[in-house]
Amino acid sequence: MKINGKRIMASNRIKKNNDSMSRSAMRRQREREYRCRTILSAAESLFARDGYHQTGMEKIADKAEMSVGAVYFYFKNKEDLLVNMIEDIGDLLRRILADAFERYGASMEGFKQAGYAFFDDFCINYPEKVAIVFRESVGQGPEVEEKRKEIFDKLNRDVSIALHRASEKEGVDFSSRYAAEVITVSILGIYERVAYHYLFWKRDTENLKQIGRDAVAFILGGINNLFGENRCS
Amino acid sequence: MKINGKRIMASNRIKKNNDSMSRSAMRRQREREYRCRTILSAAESLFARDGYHQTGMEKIADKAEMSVGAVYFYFKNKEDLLVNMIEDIGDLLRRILADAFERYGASMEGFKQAGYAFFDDFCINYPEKVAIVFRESVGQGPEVEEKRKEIFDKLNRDVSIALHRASEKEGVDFSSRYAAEVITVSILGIYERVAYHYLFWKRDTENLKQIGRDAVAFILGGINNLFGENRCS
Amino acid sequence: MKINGKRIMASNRIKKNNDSMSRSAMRRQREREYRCRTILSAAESLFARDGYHQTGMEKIADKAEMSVGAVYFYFKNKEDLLVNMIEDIGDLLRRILADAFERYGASMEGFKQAGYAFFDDFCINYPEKVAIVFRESVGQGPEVEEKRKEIFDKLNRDVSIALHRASEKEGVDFSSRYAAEVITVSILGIYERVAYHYLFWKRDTENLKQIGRDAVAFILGGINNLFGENRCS
Amino acid sequence: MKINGKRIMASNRIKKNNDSMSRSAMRRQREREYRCRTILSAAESLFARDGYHQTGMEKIADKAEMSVGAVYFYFKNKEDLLVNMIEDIGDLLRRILADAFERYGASMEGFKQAGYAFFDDFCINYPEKVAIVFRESVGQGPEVEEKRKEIFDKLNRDVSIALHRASEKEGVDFSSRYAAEVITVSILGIYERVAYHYLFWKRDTENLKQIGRDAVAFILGGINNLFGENRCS
DNA sequence: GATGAATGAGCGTTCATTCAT
DNA sequence: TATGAATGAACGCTCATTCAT
Repeated sequence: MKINGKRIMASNRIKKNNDSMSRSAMRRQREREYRCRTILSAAESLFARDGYHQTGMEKIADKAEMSVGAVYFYFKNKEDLLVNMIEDIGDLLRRILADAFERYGASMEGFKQAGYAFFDDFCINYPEKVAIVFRESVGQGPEVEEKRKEIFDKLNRDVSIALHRASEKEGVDFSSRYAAEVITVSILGIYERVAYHYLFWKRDTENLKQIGRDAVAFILGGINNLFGENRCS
Repeated sequence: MKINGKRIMASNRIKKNNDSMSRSAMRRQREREYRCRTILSAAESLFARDGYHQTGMEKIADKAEMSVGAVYFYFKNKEDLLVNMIEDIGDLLRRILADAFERYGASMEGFKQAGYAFFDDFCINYPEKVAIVFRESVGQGPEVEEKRKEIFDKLNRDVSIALHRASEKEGVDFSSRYAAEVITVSILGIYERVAYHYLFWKRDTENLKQIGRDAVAFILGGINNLFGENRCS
Repeated sequence: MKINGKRIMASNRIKKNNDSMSRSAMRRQREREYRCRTILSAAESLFARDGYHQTGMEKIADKAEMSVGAVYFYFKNKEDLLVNMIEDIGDLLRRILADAFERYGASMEGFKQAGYAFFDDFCINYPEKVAIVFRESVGQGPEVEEKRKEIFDKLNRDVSIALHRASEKEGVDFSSRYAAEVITVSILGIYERVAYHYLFWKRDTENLKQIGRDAVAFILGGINNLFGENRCS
Repeated sequence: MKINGKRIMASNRIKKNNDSMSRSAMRRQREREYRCRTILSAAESLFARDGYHQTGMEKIADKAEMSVGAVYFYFKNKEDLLVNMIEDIGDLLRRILADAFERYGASMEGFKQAGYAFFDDFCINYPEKVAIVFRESVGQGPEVEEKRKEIFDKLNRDVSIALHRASEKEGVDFSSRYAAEVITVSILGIYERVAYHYLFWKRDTENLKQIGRDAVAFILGGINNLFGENRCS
């Protein structure tokens, strides 16, 4: 996202200290953020519905009730829209997972709850965001792929840390050199594909809650198995 | 794929009975198949390297050492290229998995071996095909998505059947109404994301074998867990 | 200019040997050249009339009775159109000047005749080409400037050689280290500005012949003066 | 240039009589002029470096440390910027030439000195201004072309008058009906192209002084020749 | 069957200009 | 006066697809 010709990160949109700027500057700041969000929101729903390539910049501007130029004032190009979008979605998802995890004392139970939160909170409330991160942003040029990798890396790290914190309480650690990372990647893989499968292919939102329970049970089993292997050796 | 103006399925390319056609008809048939494969192969490596949208039909024709018109003679449009491609890849993958499974008497061991085969045979030997099914064909319009769904459905069914055959020998079945399908989807999700992560993001082909072992161990653990839940109830 | 995706020089358009290609290949070749010329001709008159920046590619395609895509098939972009145009014009001008010069035995008289030819043949018959080289191609990005420099360098070299050949007959040479080049550059500067002034600003085509005579007289005087300085030392 | 919504000529910027305005009005007047000059100066260096079309209004405002709106307050549009710029440059050049000419008693020697001044003072000290008048303002729409014509007309007139005044002392005049104007145009053509050639193409600033001497020698020779023709007839 | 030149709708992007604050 | 966010028409260019030869 560009502000005054310079690109700033999505997180920078939140003003640092509000006492260092005048009343009008603050209002302008607020309006800028509002318009950014409006554009991203318009783009998000269009990308999710019609696909990234099928959505023209004019359509986005129309939906956001702005001119094309305005969109380009806030984002340097179409790809930038997608990059910012998945960055925001990544942050949201991490927050949802972290909240659920912490709420249960960073335990194995918290880990389970985070899994439930993915399906119950994230997927059910934001199916469009699911479409963006898991469908529309796939295979879209280096910039987007780079950001995707970044997001997934962060998620992996989060999961990994959570797993360690939770497992420490159980007094176990991981056997294989790769086990921890593989678990982490596998878990996200399960979340991704299960969400994709039931949201986009079966369009079965009703049972997603139960499906999520099963998926999480599967995951916990897998983890235990690797723990078990460790314990036996 | 079109032959004589009519679209035929990839599997139809193989002639039914060779005694019903003349010597020259057979030669023509052989040449047709050869050109088809040449085109798909050219497109596959270009899609994998440069991306589906970054690859023009002219580039494909160039690489296949044909004219653009020739490509359109064999495939009705660019999307059709992708559809046929992922169909072939789907078939190949199913064959690889089935072979490994059957070789060990359709048992839980066979199930494990099929997992190993995914990483050792499929991913390592055909990284470009991995790029096509798991990256380039994602989010590309209804026709492709339809075919993707079809492929994944078949794979899910294969895995499901295998799982049942293998588990029958162990004398267990699945508790939850969704458990079986969720396992199936989860397994493929793990395969997909683990392959993607280590092939495209970490570019760690060397340790893929060990990674595959871990992933499969994780999967078996997950399965056992759901079995266990079942047994307990 | 591009043929078969590869850029070829304008001079390459002329087929090297006509016995190495089939009847139909020759016809295609002829048609290609014809379309190239049609496009350049359309673009030339539009650039000359409306200006390079005021002329869109669609207008050019319209005037050439082709689609925009066709124009882009023959020329890689708008700038390429201008580059090829001024290259052709440069060649034409050199031919006109050389013909006039040689016709009079490469003497001082031939030199004078070349000057007359610039005004009588080039300016009067091709005022649009004058507009292109001396007006529309000025200040238009590095590629065009590069080609302009190339053309003027060639013209300078031609004039220089002509001057030497003619002056050898008179038994003189140039005094200052820079004199020869300065003369050369000055002569072209005179031709350029005089043509520009009377063609575009005074729109006085009628008296251009007499004007040319005066300009050439001025040039010859300048040359003699530098010669004279030489002789005196 | 606009002041209070009305466009005034660059020369009008200089206040007529300072006793007719208050202290604060004078300060405002001074600031206005300062900002005008700042903008023109910023635009000049950007046009010269990046080209007229490659330079956006925002860049100019940035360089002048103002807002885009401020630029539009002082100049009615981008073209107006260029028009004022070349007008100022034209005035400067005329002043430089006139000063040199007068300093030597409006003689043939003064004429020569004016030529030297063009290269030594104008070209060497203001290469950016050379780029503007001789490169960036060429072929840029009717308003600019009109002003260019106006400037060159004035210069031609100056040269013409100077030539007459100088030649009267030598007791000669011009033969052909067009001779005087042709000489005038030719001289400026030589100055223009020689400056362009060595400043932008050969980037040879070091020898520009000597080059100027040669160019002027060439010019004087040309003049003498036309004089001579006159004398003989 | 094979060719490759031709099509043209559609796209992403720019940028001079305006105007509410 | 000064600001800078907003406008939107216009542009250059791409590329999947067609079709005469």
